[in-house]
Amino acid sequence: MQMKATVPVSMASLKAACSQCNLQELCLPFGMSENEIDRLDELVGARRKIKRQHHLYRAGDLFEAIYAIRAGSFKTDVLLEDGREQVTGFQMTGEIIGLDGISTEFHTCNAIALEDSEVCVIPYAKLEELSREVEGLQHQFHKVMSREIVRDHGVMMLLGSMRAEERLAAFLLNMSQRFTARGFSAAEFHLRMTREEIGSYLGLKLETVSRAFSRFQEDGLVAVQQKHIRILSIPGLKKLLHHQPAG
Amino acid sequence: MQMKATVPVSMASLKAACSQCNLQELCLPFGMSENEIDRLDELVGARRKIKRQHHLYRAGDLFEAIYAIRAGSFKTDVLLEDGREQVTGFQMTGEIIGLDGISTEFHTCNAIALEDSEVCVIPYAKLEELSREVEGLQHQFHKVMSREIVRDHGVMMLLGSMRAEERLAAFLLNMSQRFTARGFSAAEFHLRMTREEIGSYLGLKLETVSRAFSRFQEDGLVAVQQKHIRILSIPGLKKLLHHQPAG
DNA sequence: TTTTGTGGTTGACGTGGATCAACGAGGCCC
DNA sequence: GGGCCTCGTTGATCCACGTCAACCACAAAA
Repeated sequence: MQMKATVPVSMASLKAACSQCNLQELCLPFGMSENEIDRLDELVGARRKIKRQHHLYRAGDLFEAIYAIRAGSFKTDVLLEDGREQVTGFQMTGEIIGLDGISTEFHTCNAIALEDSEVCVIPYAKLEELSREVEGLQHQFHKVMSREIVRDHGVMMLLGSMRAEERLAAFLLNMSQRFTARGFSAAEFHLRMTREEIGSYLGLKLETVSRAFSRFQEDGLVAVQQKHIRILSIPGLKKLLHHQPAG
Repeated sequence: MQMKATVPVSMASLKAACSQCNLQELCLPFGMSENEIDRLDELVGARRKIKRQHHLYRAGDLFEAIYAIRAGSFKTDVLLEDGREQVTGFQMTGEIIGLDGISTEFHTCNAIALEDSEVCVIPYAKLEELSREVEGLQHQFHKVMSREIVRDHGVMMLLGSMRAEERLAAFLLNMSQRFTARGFSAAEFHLRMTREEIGSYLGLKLETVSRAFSRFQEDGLVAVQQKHIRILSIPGLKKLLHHQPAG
């Protein structure tokens, strides 16, 4: 671990994250363009296929490499002592996974494929060298580091004050944004995770997630058919985010 | 900012924080002994007095120094765009304040004195040099850095699932622990913050905090008289923490 | 074909905590 | 002293979400 904590973080991005305080800011997509992925792939050349429901890595594994997702998607979770599973994030095609161990030698989460997937393996030892060659990679790091900062007690608590529909709206907008980053339509996509996984991620029960989806549908904000989502009104969803408690 | 992210963090402490997931772990006290403070004071010599309700620093201020609290106590908060104030932490005599900007050049919180206080000013430029001389200081850093790691999405969400009484119990135990670290009785102390500030910190309303105190009193766990707290049963409070949702 | 299992939707109900409101105690200033 | 302000306590009410349960769609297996 030779990284310095000297990553320049703009005050603007920090303030945006701190004051807006919605999930969207907390799950900054750190996606790479197809070109960047290909360039990485070319430089490294080591690929790995992971079948649906199989682990890419486990909590406690030594932190030796990061992975650029070439195809498929993953979830990261922690297993709690009482047996519950807490989903900590979703990673999509074109994004980088494995950075959760950025400050320690060991992974702190399990990473599990949501569908058959393929990653490009970037050994940690090669990272610094690669950072110089691949401009995008350095950029990803900045984003991830700045995400670290946002993880503040205050933000935690504000999350707690978000209603179910606010959380789901933030989640959908975040997903939409991340699909867009990959050149897909922002309006229509397939979720690869179950309602239960979304719920675990958002701190809600699966029924609550389902109901929120139904309400969005009633209100004409999205068209939902199981995992297939079509967003009908982005402004409508955004409006939900700024719904302030009376205070 | 020359710090490296190479701070050695024990897997044990990480696991403890991740799996136990209670507020106590999230607000690790990073207190120093009186000797350590005195030693620092001697080495640096710059003191500053802050009157009650006055700022030690504000969000956006350049991050130039950290402060060892010689007397008094502080809260740190962020002001949200809608005018609400979110308390992000409390700092007591013997603890270090100013590290919230550890990864950036600017403070991200306001620091406000809860009572007339005095701090020992440690310019950031002197920090590295001092770290070599004052063993305790390095130790504080490790703790603070490891606290950073705990700020994980998963932990956030778990916090959201804690009941009001769990949160308050965690808070009281944490306070007790921090008082003990300073040589005071763990069982009896004065809180310097209002119910509203506690509530903001814990993500609860002041009435809920008050009611939780009352219930603790009824149940013989603590004796409460306004800000004066006497803890009658530490095991009783701890039992509340492990209260699991049915799941 | 039936059976079994997984994932999604919807309804009924209970409850924790937010909200609104009243009231009491102590500190401060005129 | 009386008025004002802040802080704490307590009661009544409301509502969002968790919980329990029924039911459906779909897929894989027998």
